[in-house]
Amino acid sequence: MPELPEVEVVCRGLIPHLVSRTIRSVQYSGLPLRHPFPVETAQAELTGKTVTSVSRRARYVLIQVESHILVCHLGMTGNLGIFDRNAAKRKHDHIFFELDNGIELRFHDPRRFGSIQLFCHTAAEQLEKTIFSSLGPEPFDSAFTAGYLQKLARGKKGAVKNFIMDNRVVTGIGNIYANETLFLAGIHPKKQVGTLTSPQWQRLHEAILTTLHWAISCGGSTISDFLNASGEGGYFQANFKIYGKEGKPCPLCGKTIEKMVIGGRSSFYCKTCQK
DNA sequence: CAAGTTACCTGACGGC
DNA sequence: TGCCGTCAGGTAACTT
Repeated sequence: MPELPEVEVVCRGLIPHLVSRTIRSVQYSGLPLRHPFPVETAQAELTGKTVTSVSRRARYVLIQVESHILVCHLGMTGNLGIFDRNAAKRKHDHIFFELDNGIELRFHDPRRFGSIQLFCHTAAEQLEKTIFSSLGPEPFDSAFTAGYLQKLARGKKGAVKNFIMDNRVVTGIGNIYANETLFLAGIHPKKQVGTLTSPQWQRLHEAILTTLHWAISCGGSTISDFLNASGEGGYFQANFKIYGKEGKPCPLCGKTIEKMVIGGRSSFYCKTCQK
């Protein structure tokens, strides 16, 4: 479900509900997630503690609770939502953080590809050395430039689409936004990444920033199940130009949009507008 | 080392 | 009505 815009939207939505609130209790369904959730440690370390900040790194939501930090990943279908503590528990609700004002942060994830891990904030470097160690720059970081991409791509033979979806190259671009940015930049998704020209890297870099900012401002994309922290969908999907549009006319030239599988993922493109 | 494939899981959907 | 195959926004451990 969540690429960078969706995670950013969730994160911004959580801030006013969580920051400065104290955790009263922690509960866990016990069903396995992508990584084990250390429920007993969480209960011992977080109960009675106050949330100090909520932020995002790559596709992780980081909830800092005094000396500890919850590292949340939404996987494909994960959701971090704010509920009244008396609201009925739903199937696939897995982790519950009861707060001091009667509301509850709930982690809901049907496919259980997501996870919540707990780190000691005083060992923040441990976080950098483990789960963040292989992450490339954030798209909005000044280190992320067209030149950076071109240099990193030199000599590589894979498809440009796989390259920009690689978290070691740049974080947060998944299948939807890879499709959309390549269309906006006029670049074929299967083009060998080492062969892009400087102008193409400039266009692609700009397309990535434009698309991600626009999607965030639309509250993300809701295809089937993405919801923000307040349970509302996004509407960037109304602005999709290429993703999921197989058989429809290209919005630029009118030719039929095609679909192919690249790296196991559905890829949509206009063979006239993307070279 | 780079690039391609598979597994992890549930649910929705189309075809029969 | 239900059974089956296919597909879905991500990631990492495999294999080639």
